[in-house]
Amino acid sequence: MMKVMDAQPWLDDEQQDLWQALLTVVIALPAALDRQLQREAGISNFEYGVLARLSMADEATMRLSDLARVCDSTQPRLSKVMDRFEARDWVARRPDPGDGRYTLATLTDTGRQKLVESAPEHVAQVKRLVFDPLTAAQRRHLGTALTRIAATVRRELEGG
Amino acid sequence: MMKVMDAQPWLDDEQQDLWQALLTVVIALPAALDRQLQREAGISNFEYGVLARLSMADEATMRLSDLARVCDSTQPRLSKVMDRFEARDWVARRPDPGDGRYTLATLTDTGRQKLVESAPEHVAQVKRLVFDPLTAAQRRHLGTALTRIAATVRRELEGG
DNA sequence: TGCCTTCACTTGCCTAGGCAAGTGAAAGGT
DNA sequence: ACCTTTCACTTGCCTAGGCAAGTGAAGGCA
Repeated sequence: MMKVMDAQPWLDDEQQDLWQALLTVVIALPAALDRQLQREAGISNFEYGVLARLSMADEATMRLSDLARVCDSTQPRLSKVMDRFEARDWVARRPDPGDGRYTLATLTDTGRQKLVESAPEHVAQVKRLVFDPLTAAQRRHLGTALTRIAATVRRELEGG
Repeated sequence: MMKVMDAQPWLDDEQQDLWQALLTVVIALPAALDRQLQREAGISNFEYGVLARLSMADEATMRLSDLARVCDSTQPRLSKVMDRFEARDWVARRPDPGDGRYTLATLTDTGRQKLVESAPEHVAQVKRLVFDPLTAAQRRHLGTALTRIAATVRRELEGG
């Protein structure tokens, strides 16, 4: 199958299949989600996630560094997303009164409205692409495995 | 008039957890792989995949359109990757003698050498982040679920 | 044969995002 | 009190990649 890998077989065939499927999912799934959201709502999958996370927070407000962490974002990336959001009046930024180094971001009513109106199509897409193809047992197993991998990857990015 | 939430119910708690884990994996895993490969080999995870796929092909040669499909790439994206690879003499492009519309890409010896020398670290990283956290049974289940999702996403991107 | 359509691929234009350097606020040491 | 260090965040510079338009080859049909 894979010539280089045959010469130095670090991954067996079963691992190869899993790896290929995972590669397709990490490359093609965001692309599919981005396309749908861009077309319907003019935002990316990542931006949707930021809006969703903020909307879940108490008072719809979070420190940027916390938001970056839960969104698996670097700080510069989130900073620029916030620039765009602020320009559209979807979020407001203000210094944390308790510690001037932090910045608090709050979802505005306009921002929440944007999220609510783009949610149905997006959630439907997620269900169609991720949940519908699986049985209930497969979903459970998938959740277990992905949670473990996610934790490992998070440690990697924070530590490295 | 039906309410939005009735038409498109939100995800339940179990689905939320799965979805969050998948989001983290889809966003953070490529980032972690890119960082390692960029640092060690000066290429991206996607570029590594292209080299690997080409190396597996018969005569290390493929039509660009076929290569794009198996790499889950758009044609412009692959076209630009090939520009970079050709500039470094990792691949050679030539028109398909059987049909002048196609372009054949062949991995050069230099290109294969680049792949072989960057493979060990990369594979080790993949094992560490994806395989090591899982039991054998979990790997099997993960492979099954991801394969189903991957097929669905592929259909989505080709059809839509 | 000539023309129109349909491919496969490339190019141009624009935005997103990574990294490294810069700014400004707090904490620690003396 | 001062200076240094360590934060949280932003800015600048550069490259990757998406989309839409452009190029050139092959097939279809008169």
